[in-house]
Amino acid sequence: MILKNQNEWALHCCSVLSWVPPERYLSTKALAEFHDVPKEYLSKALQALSQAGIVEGTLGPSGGYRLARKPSDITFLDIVEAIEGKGSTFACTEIRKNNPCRTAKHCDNKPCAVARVMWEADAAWRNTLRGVRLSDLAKTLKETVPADLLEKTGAWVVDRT
Amino acid sequence: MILKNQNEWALHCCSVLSWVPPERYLSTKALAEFHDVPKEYLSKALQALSQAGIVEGTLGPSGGYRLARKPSDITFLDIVEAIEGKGSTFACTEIRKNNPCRTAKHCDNKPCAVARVMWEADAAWRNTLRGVRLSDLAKTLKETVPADLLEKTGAWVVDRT
DNA sequence: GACCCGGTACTCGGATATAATATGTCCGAGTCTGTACGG
DNA sequence: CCGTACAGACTCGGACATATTATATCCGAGTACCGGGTC
Repeated sequence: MILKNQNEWALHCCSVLSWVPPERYLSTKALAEFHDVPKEYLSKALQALSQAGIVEGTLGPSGGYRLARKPSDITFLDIVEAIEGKGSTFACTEIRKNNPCRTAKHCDNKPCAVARVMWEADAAWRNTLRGVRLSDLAKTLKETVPADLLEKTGAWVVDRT
Repeated sequence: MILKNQNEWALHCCSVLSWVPPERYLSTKALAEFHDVPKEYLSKALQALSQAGIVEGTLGPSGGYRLARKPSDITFLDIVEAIEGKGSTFACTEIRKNNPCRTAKHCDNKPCAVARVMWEADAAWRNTLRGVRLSDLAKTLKETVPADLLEKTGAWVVDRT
């Protein structure tokens, strides 16, 4: 079990999109070139983000995507759930019901104890992701990435909006 | 991204195996019958548990599996990692290196900021699983499952060891 | 000169192939247990 | 009665199908820009 790499792409793309000036757009083509990933497939990830209301796109020349909300209003969980879906990572198939010792009168008033633990772990994972916003990521990058690289990258992006 | 259902099977099987008296074994066939899952495929999950040192098996008649350690020494994480592997659920492919603005002199002294967040979430998930032991599960079951069903199930298991 | 209009180039979005993985099945080699046979 | 050889049952490991998912690609529909024509 491993997350799709579209998650990585989507997260990095959102990070890049936070450089886009207001009222402008950055095309899928530019994002694909920047990350060196197939443009057509990356498009699917961006579509998912668009449907989730995280980014918004427009058509025609000078079209593309931009963030639909402020970076401080977008969490990692928003992005990951747009790609992976909101469903739990653990699917309980209720195999406890197959216990041959059970009779009809044994009803399940409580969810399966095993599933409860797995769901709790899932919730912990999501809570961590919910606690990090895109604005936090930008701050971290500012602290760890060389200033000249950040500046050049920003210029590169603005140049293509 | 969703966990394999072998996780569910393995967890439930370990729970059942905690009923097995010392020095006895419960066969894959019995476990498969109990949960109504394909014996051959369940066998793969049990093999994984065996390789991880969580259960131990023996050959021949009256062979099968039993827990290799005390239920209080087996965590949910042990079982899940036996099935899913110990690797992180997030694979960083370092797409930041493809940034066309980068030059050779830009070295990465720190791991990718995006990956760090994802790994932190992964760690939170694992920590939750590490915090629940098989003995805790048994206790929960004793509180939520009707006493007569527990008793009958225990007898069913002992009957087949 | 200003406005309108249509063609063109570019975009997104969904539909369609291919690769990888999870799921499920099957079989042979090795090993232990219990039984039958022979001493 | 005791020891030994054999048959059966079970595990283990690998090889082999199938279903589902992830990855990658393609094509059509729609829209904004640009140039030319008109008032």
